[in-house]
Amino acid sequence: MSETKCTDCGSRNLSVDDVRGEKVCDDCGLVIEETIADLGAEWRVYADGNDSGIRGGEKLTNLLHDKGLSTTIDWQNRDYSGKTITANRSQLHRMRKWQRRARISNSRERNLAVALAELARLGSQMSLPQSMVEAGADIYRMANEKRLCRGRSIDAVVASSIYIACRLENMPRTLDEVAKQSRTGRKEIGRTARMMQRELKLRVKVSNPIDYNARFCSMLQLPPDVESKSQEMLEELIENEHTNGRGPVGLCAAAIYIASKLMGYSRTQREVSETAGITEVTVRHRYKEMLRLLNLEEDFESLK
DNA sequence: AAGACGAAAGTGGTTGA
DNA sequence: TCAACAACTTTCGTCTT
Repeated sequence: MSETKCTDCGSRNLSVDDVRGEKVCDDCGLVIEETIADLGAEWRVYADGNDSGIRGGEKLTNLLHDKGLSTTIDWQNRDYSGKTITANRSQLHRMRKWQRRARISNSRERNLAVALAELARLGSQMSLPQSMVEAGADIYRMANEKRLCRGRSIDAVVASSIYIACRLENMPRTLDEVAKQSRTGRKEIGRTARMMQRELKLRVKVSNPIDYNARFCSMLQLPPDVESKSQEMLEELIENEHTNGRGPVGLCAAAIYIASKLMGYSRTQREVSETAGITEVTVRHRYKEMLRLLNLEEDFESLK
């Protein structure tokens, strides 16, 4: 496993790149070992500059309502070394009780605990990356701070947090996709999300149609050349500012519809509109318009 | 029969007076 | 705050392949 000589040129001048996790030969550049463990200290860098190399504890997470920082008192009456604690039982019982109360202390904390569970559920149902769920948790926390949950269902605020997080991270999901996994409806999520953006002063840009392209193409089982063709068309439209005021989902759907025909993997308006979560009528409007703007009418006609 | 088409009426959000 | 407006949806009858 751990070589001391380069297997190619035999040189003993090997060095380890901690960041990339590779052992590399200095003379010929051959990578001898990949994905080796980082043997350096586990640093947690503190804002006050205390990076003295203390081994870090558990990674901080936003997904537990106290960010995973609290301690629990175990039910077994033992101390850290396993010895039985001699203090009387009722005293321990009291300690546990207060510990619990301190942890989930007030209604807001309790609300957070429920919300984060729902957030995790939604995240996994939608198979979102962990980072996205964490981002959603951040947004939910901000909303909770500002008491925006008042008079709204937790589910709606959670779903909106996810929706906004996806947009901010440039991996937009449609309202329908979120609503499908949530217990609330599309309208409610849309309304709540808009309110949250306003109240939290989040600058959420109109999503870029291209961000939907890869996902829709794969949902429609279209090959890469259709995907790149569609992307190409979208880029040109954006370049010429023909996308202003148009729904990004509709634009993307239309581009895919055209690309699928041009490249010989024809999909129907129905199939495309369904995966994009819009109506056929909108696909029709957009794609007609798009053919005109890109001067593709003849190309498209000649397919028949 | 399936797919494409487009008219007409309705919805919800934005904008500007 | 309200009306005008643009995008989008729903519904439905018709045409094309």
